Amino acid sequence: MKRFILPWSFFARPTLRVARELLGKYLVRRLDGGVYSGKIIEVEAYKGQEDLACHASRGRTKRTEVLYAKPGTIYAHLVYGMYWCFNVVTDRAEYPAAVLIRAVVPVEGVGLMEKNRDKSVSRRRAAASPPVSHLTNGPGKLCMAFGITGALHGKMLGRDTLTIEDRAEKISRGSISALPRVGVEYAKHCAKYPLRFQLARSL
DNA sequence: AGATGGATTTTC
DNA sequence: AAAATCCATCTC
Repeated sequence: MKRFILPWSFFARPTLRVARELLGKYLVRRLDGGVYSGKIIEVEAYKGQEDLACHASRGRTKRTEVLYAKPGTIYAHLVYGMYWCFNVVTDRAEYPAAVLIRAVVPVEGVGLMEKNRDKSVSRRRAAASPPVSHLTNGPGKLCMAFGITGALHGKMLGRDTLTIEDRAEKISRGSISALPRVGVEYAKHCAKYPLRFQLARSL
């Protein structure tokens, strides 16, 4: 199969375009000698200080500094005190924008993902492992499964840690749905923008 | 439906 | 210093 790692320049383009084109690409994680991969099926775009749902809407702070970094930089943040969310910085340096990876379909390393999920905070008292279809179908879940934490925050995507690959799968325009983003009701009018993109019939 | 749990940000 | 908020997930 033909595959190549997305170059830095892929992310150095308008955020909405990057978001849409990330659908159908493969998130590839290398950790402790293991390889994990998954097909990206849902993303959200966060764009600029005027986007009230973007962390940078409150200005440039210690936490949001990374959003102003070079495209292709990893922005990892904690939500609800428990879960990591993985974003890739887009557009150009000094302009705060990123794409949040919300869901992938597990491909390689499923056994490792299950192990990582069982170790995670919220599963300490769990009775059973979730089915494969629920392993990485949320932003916090995929970070648990892929072992993505704040340790990657601020680093560039890289071959030996975390990359996104193009495996030459054709995604037709008609298979992409645009929906409002999740959990951003506080963002007033911005909450209605259809900045969440997902591959139809893949959830 | 209710509990979780910590960093960031805002308010006093 | 304290309170409010938050791009979610889990069990029941």
